[in-house]
Amino acid sequence: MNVTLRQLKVFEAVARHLSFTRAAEELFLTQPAVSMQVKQLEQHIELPLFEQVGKKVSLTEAGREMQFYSRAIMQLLDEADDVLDGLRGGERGHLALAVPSTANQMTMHLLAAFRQRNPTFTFSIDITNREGLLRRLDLNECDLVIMGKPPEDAALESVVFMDNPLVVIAAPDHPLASRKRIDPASLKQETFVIREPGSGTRIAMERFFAEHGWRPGQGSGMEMASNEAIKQAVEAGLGLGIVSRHTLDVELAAGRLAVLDVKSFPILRHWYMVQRQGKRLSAIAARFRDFVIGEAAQVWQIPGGT
Amino acid sequence: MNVTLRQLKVFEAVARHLSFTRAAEELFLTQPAVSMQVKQLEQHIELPLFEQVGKKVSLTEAGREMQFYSRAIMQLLDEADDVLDGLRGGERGHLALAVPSTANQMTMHLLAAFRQRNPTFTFSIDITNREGLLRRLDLNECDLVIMGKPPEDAALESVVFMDNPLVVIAAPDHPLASRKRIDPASLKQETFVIREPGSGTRIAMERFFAEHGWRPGQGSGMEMASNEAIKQAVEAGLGLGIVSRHTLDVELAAGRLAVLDVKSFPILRHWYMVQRQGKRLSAIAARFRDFVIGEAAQVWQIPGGT
DNA sequence: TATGACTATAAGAAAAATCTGATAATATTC
DNA sequence: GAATATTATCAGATTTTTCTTATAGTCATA
Repeated sequence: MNVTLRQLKVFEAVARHLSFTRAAEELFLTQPAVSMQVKQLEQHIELPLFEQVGKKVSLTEAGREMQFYSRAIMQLLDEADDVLDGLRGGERGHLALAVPSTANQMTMHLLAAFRQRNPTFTFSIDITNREGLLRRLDLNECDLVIMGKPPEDAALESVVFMDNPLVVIAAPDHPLASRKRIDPASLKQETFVIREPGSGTRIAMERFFAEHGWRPGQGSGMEMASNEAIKQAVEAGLGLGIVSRHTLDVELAAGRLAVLDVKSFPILRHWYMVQRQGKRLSAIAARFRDFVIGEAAQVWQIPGGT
Repeated sequence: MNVTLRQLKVFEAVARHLSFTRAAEELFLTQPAVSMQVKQLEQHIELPLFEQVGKKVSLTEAGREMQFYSRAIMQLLDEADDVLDGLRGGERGHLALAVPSTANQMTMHLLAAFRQRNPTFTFSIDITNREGLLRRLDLNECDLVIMGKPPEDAALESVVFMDNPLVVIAAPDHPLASRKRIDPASLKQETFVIREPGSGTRIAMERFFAEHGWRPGQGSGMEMASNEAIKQAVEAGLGLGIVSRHTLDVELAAGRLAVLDVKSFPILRHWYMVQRQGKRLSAIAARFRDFVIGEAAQVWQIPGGT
């Protein structure tokens, strides 16, 4: 079938008016132009579409079928246009995010706030660790990623949008919990529950302790693949932990964990909004990015602060 | 939207292959011609359709939407073509059937008889299990489906056109083969070779035995994905089987299988002619449907009967 | 870094689609 | 039968579409 959309459009007008002349008027064409389009359509499908009874035009069986399909197709085109309109303007569309579990809670708040202004967009969130995030970016499997400072060598664009303080936590009944201004050196004796290699928190922690000349957790064997697991281990008294202050709201309020007052803590890190270099963001993704960069601080008050 | 069908067609090929070069090969075009069509489409809708990540091409969100609509439109055009085919030649046209393997033989006989009256039509048959049939219907990938009772909740139109008796089979030298009026309860001891979950025969069998308060084959571990496999397993003496009587002609004639005379067997099920609700059948499909509903019983004498 | 695989772009030729104006044909209506 | 309204047909001009060839750019990898 080598029909043209033009042919269908003109045919549909004729079928609706049951008049070539009316159709021509509607389409701002001369009548022969309309006749021609219909004739071509008839030649393509090898069937007559109209019958003439005296002065009146009526549809043949084939014409009625064709009318049905013409309308269905034009309806689809209209619908497509609507959907694309939405995508263009950024009211609609899908946002594919990837975030580390540590940033989960914050991200949810950001999304909730963003949703109030853009109620119709949809999103998917991939929660994984730092390694996973970098792979997603590399494979172009998501629009935007929230993470700690991205590696310099990767082809990425990134912007800081919020502080991310790391603190030392302990069970509330831990001897150090009541001490003030603890010297970092005195943590050397303590056991640490740590994140798996590849996690951003783990990397930051190692860097910090390397600066103080020792390696915590080495040999403790207590590696956990999630932030929640760390907190539960610490709560159970298995040792100390280092986590983002952002993830502690509930536990602190419930008195199930304590933040230690260690000197030169919190380690101040930052959250970055990251995308592939040269990535063409969809309208909705660009909007979310700008929203977060511009207004994240208002939306999500860093709980507790320093 | 001033898109062209040509643009949609070319775009769809690229989206399918995720490669401009492959699409060009498929369409017997040079690669620049393909690039150009896609570019024009992108200009019309004012949105990028593809993204390039290194050497690889992937769809943007807009691309995915467009793919959906392109396919929908082309499907409509194909359907229109089918319908018009019917009006044109009367007997020309293509019939796309899907049947379960169990109904294969019967279907072939029906098609052969139908062909005598409509010698010029062409057909394709997809043989799959019940699940597959329902998916075909859902995706509108075929005109008509022959199957057991379709689920009530699906948007389908169906008509019974023939009985489908299920019988218990055994190897001819099986102790039960010579017994008369076997009590169903005594089958409890027997091992059954059964169809995979998702098969209509399996479902019917489970329902029947559930009514008798037990579950055959549980633990036998002998699940087969085809009717032929069942028959061969039974013939080899691996156990009893339950199959449609329609599929047993050859084996019974050759004395390689025996139908057991179990009380309240055969389980009487039915074959249905099924189509999507609201599906516009091509002339040839409508004719085949009416032919089967009206005259199937004469054409295909249920072999053996009860 | 050279090569191969892939896509983008540009220029020009060929094909087709589209439209108009003039005119013919047909059927109603007065 | 004349006037009117409507569609069909034709020739020719214009525009648009479509495609190819040639060439350049980009990335991955050997």
